[in-house]
Amino acid sequence: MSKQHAITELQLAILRLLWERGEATVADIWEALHAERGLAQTTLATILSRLERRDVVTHTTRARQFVYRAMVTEEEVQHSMVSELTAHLFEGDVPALVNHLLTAQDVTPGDLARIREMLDAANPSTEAAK
Amino acid sequence: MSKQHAITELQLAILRLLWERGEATVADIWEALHAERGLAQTTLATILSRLERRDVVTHTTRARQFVYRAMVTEEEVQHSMVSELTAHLFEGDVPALVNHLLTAQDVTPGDLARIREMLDAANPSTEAAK
DNA sequence: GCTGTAATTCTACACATGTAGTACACCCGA
DNA sequence: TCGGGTGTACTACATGTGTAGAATTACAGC
Repeated sequence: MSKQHAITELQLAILRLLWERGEATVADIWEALHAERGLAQTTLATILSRLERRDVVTHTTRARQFVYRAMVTEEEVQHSMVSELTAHLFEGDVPALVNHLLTAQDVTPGDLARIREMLDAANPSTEAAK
Repeated sequence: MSKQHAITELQLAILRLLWERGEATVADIWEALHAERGLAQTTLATILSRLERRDVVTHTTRARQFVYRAMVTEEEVQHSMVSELTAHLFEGDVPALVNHLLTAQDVTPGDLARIREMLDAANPSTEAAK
């Protein structure tokens, strides 16, 4: 069911690192984030242990350090967050979201072409249906 | 600049009512939401006044009651929330989000057709570029 | 065996949110 | 004029998050 929502921006930044690297220590994460955000290592350690309490990450101990790993995949998080957004902000209307993306967002022609390819790949049958 | 983000689900539900109706009293909102959520009127009043503090809504007084109106449009909120999601979850890659929507979400063939139309409308020049 | 060092854990605080009871203000009718 | 309603404001509390210092623990080297 995966009921661990509401992943915040900071938590997401940490998760992204874990997804990219497979695993990371608090020191690793601090290394990667402190230039941008200037957080103390203990701050990150706190966040990580709270995420662990929620089963979003786990850790093993190696050489006296905690090595964290994500327990949720990027796809799972994307899915749950996008679903939530679609449901709450667009009443579940996916095309409305896409429309919003195509018009209000900064989409380059290249993006449009890529999206078109995806569409064709997703459902070739409607390709020439116009 | 509009930096009042992080609009939560409850707040959004209230805003949706305001967007739909143009204006509403606490009683109106309670009427609409209490069956689903069972919230006290004072709860809603609290939320509304907090939203007002953040300039998300305003009110005028009419017949002894506060009549609330949204100060932000649905489009503004959609835009800021979608942008944020795109930035944090997809590193700003709009096509990646669209791809996610097309594959992981429940998209009907009808949705796909609608999306295709939007695409054509958004940028007819690439229409036959394949 | 001690001790220094590096890591984690504990504790703490401010702020936002959801939640709602209680207090207060004020208009209308008797 | 004196309630009684009705609606808002105030107060309160639990929980989650960001933030980080202080305390603790435990290995490693001497």
